[in-house]
Formats: sequence, C-alpha cells, structure tokens
Amino acid sequence: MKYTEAKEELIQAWGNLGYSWGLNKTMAQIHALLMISPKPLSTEDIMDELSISRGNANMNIRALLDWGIISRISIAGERKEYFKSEKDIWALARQVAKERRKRELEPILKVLREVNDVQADGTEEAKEFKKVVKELKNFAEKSDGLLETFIKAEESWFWNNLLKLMK
Amino acid sequence: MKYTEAKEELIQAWGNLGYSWGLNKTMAQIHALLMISPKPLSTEDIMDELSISRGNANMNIRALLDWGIISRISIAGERKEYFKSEKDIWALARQVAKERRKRELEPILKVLREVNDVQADGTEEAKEFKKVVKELKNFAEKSDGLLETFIKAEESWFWNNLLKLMK
DNA sequence: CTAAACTTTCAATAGTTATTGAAAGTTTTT
DNA sequence: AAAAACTTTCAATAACTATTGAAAGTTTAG
Repeated sequence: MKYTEAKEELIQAWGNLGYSWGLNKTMAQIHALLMISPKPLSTEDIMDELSISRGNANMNIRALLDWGIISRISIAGERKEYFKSEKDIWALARQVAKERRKRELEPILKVLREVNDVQADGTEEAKEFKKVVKELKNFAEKSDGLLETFIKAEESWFWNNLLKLMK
Repeated sequence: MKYTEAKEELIQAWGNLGYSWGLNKTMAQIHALLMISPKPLSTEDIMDELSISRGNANMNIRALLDWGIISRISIAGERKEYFKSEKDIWALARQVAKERRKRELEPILKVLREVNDVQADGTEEAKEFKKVVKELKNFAEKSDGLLETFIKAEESWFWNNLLKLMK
C-alpha cells in the first residue's frame, strides 16, 4: 500500500472512530491529520488537505483546542498560527475521558442523586423505580471512580495493573 | 420530588446518556422506560408513555432487540407482544461494550493493521506516519484486550479487582 | 494611520438522521 | 374464509447538524 492511500484511509477511519468518542467527523479528521503530520499545520494547510472551507476548519480547530487535544503554536518570523496535536495516545485518551466525564457522566450522576430522593408512595412502580435508581447510581459512581483513576494514572502503571487482569 | 416527575427526568437523562453510548435518544428512552417498569410493556404502552408514533416505537424496539438489551415476551392468553429489559446494569454494560467493540473498535483495528504495512519511502511524512500508526495499533490492541476481559468477566470479580486499583 | 495578512462569525443552505402515519403484511380467532 | 388483532414497512417530511463563503473583525507591518 502506498503512503498517500494509507494516509487517506487512516484519516477516514479515525474520523469514524472519533465520532464514536464524542467528537464530530471533521474534528476527528483534523485531529488525525495533525497527529500524523511531522510538523505543525496552518488553517490553510488543513483546509487544503481535507478540502473543507475556512469556516469549517476554524470552528473545528477551535473545538479541538477546547477539548484540549491540539495546541496552537507560532513559528518565529511567521504571522500565521500553526497547530499541532498531542501525539501521545495515552494522554489523548485521558483528555477525552476527562471531557466526556464532565459532559456525560456528571449530568447523569446529578440526576440520579436527585431522583434518588423520590417519595416512595406505596405503588409497585415507585418501588421498582427506587430499586433501579439505586443500582444505576451505584454503577455510575463506580464508573466515575474508575474514570478518575484512569484520568490521573500514569500510563505504565495503569496498563501494568490492568494487563494483569486480562490474562 | 414526586414519582411521575422523577420518572420523567430519569427517562430524559437516560436518553442523553444512551446517546453517548451509541444508542439513539428514543432507543435509550424506551430502554429506560422498560428498565424502571415492574412489568413488561407492549408497543402501545410505550407509544403512550413516550408519546411517539407506532413506526418509531417499532423501529427502536427492534434496534434494542438487535443490540440484545431487551427481550420479547408473551403473556399467556394475550395476543400482544410485550417487552422487558435486562435489569442488571452490569449485564447491560457488557452487552453495550460487546456491540460497540464489534461496530467501532474492530473496523479501526482492521484499518490500522492494513495501513501498518505501508511502504516507508524515505520521506519524513511516511516515517512519522508509520510511527503513529504503530502506537495507535498498540493502544487499540490493548484496549481490545481489556474490553474482551470486561465482556467476559463476572461482575464481582471485575469490580473487586478494579476497585483495588482505584484506591 | 493604512494596508495587508490573517482569524472569526454567521446567515444561508446542504446533508443527515429521526419521526410520522397510513398502507401493506402477518397471525390468530371465529 | 373472513374479520379482527396485531406488527412491519416505507415514502413523506420534520428536526437537527454540518458546511460554506462572504463579510466583519483583529492584529501586525510599514
């Protein structure tokens, strides 16, 4: 397989995966592009490589900055801004986990805690409801704790411990 | 907080969470509804409770069956089909993990393996590319292994081991 | 200060995904 | 066999999300 072909395919595939990580397609593609690029790219470079408009490029670059998975850098003697991605996959995964925890897990935990205080009038529905909420809450809290460990962990420590489980 | 209000809020919140687990909003809401219901519900019940159309209900029920997280049951002496959800959150999480692994992780692994054989012509781009792909592949394979362990694990065993890590 | 170089915004629109509901299909009952 | 009870499909459309590109905004250089 030739390089340009492989590059194309990886960017495509990463676009899909990124999507399921909570990014959108273009965001993930820009990220893939920056990740495999040995040097930082400008907005214009990105527009060209992915054939997207200026506005689209700008918006998604900003979103990536917002997620904290790419960074802005300036090159001496140049006006343009360049961007580079975090290349350490582990750091990337941690960052994504952190954002998703904030955006997804925290809100549901809040609701579960609220809803946990529901008045149990005598009905069977209400009783079942309480039971399910309690379990969900327990599960969500465990997951939250685990995520936190993941986010704070050192790569090698984490995998070493985890790999022990996997045998 | 009153029961009906709490129920409403939980279904809403679960809808959002489900969405980020790869289900769609209605799918997740139907699931939430079945999860808190002490007895199985018919398509009609679901339509009423969530105020959705027959077609929509039918499609999403089928998708949930497809994911293997709800099941069809019949009640003696009744024509209608009823549905109930798996109530064990752990089992649910495993099922979701299994489906997502198939739908998301496997495709990217395939691409990474393919793309790993790229011809390294001398360019710096190609060199960087190979390096990144190698790391991604390594990460994805580790994640795959971990997911597999999760999918096959017993609840208590898994959490007990994991909780040790979390301290 | 003004022009040039670059970035950001945003209304218009294209593209995608979800939803409806009536019609067609299936199974069961009489 | 016909009617009743129920399920599934699917074309139309509504709702939502992504993208464009021109205009407005900002920063730097001369």
